Amino acid sequence: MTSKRPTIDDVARVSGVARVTVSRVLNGGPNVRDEVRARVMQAVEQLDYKVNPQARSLAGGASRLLAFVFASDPENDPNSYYESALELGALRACLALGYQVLVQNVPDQTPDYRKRVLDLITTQRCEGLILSPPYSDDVGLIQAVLAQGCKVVTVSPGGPGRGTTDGVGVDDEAGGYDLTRELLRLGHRRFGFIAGLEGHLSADRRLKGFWRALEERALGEADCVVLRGDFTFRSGTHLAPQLLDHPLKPTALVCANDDMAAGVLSAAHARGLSIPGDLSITGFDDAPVAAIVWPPLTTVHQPVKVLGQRAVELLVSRLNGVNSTPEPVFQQLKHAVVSRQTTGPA
Amino acid sequence: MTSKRPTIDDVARVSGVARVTVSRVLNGGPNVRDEVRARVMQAVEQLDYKVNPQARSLAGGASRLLAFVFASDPENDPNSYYESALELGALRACLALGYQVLVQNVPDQTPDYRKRVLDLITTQRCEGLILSPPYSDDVGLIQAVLAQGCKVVTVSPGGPGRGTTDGVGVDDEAGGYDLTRELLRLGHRRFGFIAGLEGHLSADRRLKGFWRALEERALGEADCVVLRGDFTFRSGTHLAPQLLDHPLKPTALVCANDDMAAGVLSAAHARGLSIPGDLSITGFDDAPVAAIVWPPLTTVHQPVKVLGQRAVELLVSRLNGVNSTPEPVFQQLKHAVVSRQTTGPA
DNA sequence: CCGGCAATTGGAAGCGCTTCCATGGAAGCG
DNA sequence: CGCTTCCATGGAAGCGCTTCCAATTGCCGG
Repeated sequence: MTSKRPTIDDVARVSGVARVTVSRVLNGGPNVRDEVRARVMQAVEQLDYKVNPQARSLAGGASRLLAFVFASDPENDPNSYYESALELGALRACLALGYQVLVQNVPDQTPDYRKRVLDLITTQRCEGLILSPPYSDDVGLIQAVLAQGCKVVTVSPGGPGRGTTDGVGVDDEAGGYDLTRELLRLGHRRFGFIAGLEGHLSADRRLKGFWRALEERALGEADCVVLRGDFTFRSGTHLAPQLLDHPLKPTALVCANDDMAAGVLSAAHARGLSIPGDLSITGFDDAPVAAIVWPPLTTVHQPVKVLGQRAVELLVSRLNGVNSTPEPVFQQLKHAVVSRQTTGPA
Repeated sequence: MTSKRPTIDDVARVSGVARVTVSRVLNGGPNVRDEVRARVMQAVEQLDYKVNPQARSLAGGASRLLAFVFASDPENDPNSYYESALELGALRACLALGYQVLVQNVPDQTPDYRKRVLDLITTQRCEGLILSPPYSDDVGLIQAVLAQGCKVVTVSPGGPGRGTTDGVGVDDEAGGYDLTRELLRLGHRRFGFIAGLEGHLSADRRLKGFWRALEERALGEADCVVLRGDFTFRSGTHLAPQLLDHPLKPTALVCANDDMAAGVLSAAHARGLSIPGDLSITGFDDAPVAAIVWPPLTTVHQPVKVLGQRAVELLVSRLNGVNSTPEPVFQQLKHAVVSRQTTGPA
């Protein structure tokens, strides 16, 4: 079909040097005269030569392969905005850096989830993993991966993941705090909170920030009903009634992400409540859905795509030794409260 | 760090056979006694041996690598539901089939988009491509890829892409038709239609089906205003006013996908219109957003995740020779009108 | 009982690249 | 001026696997 692709030997022949010299040029090695370097590059150009990554990794022992691991339940909706955006950012950074990223869906309910992640290293020869929640706080998993000689960067680690390896994320605690302050300013004093899945520690930090804001106003557990959802729209609609019918009569419902907030909003509509007149609702993430629902959702923006990008950059800087600080690096990006129209005076 | 991984030679030594025999067992080759096969498998088990895919592809000339190409504008939102779901389906099928898939975002406005797709083949040694719209109808691109000896499967080709290579999709024309019939049944006679981006032929087929249903009732161009959007929520909100203020006074707005329909819905809310009392709105895809907006959106369901899965299966069956029919195969999956609450009597 | 054929197994040769080590010449030093 | 040192380059080995071909065995009909 295709005439065979040119190999490094073809380049060597055309440019009149040894194969090893071509390899040096290609890898930016030292000790090559400029004149020779130029000659090789010209041959590369002329032949439209591309290195064979398989051969390179066989010989060099470096696969230049990363894996992005996410946990959504495969039987449900496709990856959420959060994961899609993370992935897109990672993809883009990889393109720029000459790495490839394998996207892997490893449901965390599966009993052998750890094995499946480790298999990425043994089977696919990945050199680095990007772990999203809840894996970003699974210290046992992270250490097992590290022990295999594979680098790890976590996205939105909530606590223990933080000290174990490099990570990126926003200050979720501050995000929750800022948002709650806003609600308090509007006069709300009775709250409902829909937290995220067990084990998603970064989402729990949002709740922590919420509590902190409440305490500053001498409010506490008696002033808020807390429920746990699973980050989906459906869990928002399912949980909303329990909050709305609670004797506490909350005036504001705070959700750990936008999808659940959208679910709550939908349930509120179904009851004929006026938003934000009868009830204020907030989300977290600033996913597209936040702008899509009616009325548009007040939420906390986090730059998810950039998070994905930075994660890869961090990982690659470890792999090529640019970054070799002994202690884990955590890159914290800025969040911002986005006040839209689901929040109003109590 | 890690003790070196076992190689095929280790397995050969442990099981007391030659390396080539191990290779045969691993690849399900014929002519190996059951006793030997068992012995080898046991050694594999014992050593926790995994083939090195890089070495295999170097030696065997098969990379077992596919690429999923999508076109969303990288500066905008992350991949839409349509693309995420496609990808997830593809990912899952690959896992089952022992292939890997590289996800590639190639914006189609970029002048060198064709080169970037072809580079996937030369640089990454992909053996098969999954092309989503609008690439699925870019015959020039498809043929260029095919000419490189790389297989192609298209998702939702709208016309020309169909005869060129294998594909999967639903009957978009029938989907548009069925939906419109429903609207006609409800008494609507004046329509607005927001079509998709130029070049997305499968989306245009939805419009074609719409016209067909109209013609059956002796309605035609005079009874509908057609605008083109770009599949985003924003384009729905932007375009809605032109439709709502049009002298034709449409009673139903039909959109080529759910995101745009959500945009229209939001714009309608902003004007204080009651849905579906004052206006009916429909989408297409049955993305999660269709159930999230208020009121939930009437739309046409298509099994996007399954589409991605089938695409990979089709591709792999070509690659391993299971399918070798000379003419292109098109696998058509079923669509279904989902009547929710944005449609009512005119 | 023997040539012949199929079933099983192994030896050897690479796939395209990098890494290790050797070579030759230019430059630096006392 | 003879020595070491550094730079630029090449030769050779080998990464872990598959594929091609040769060798060995067992069993058939004649």
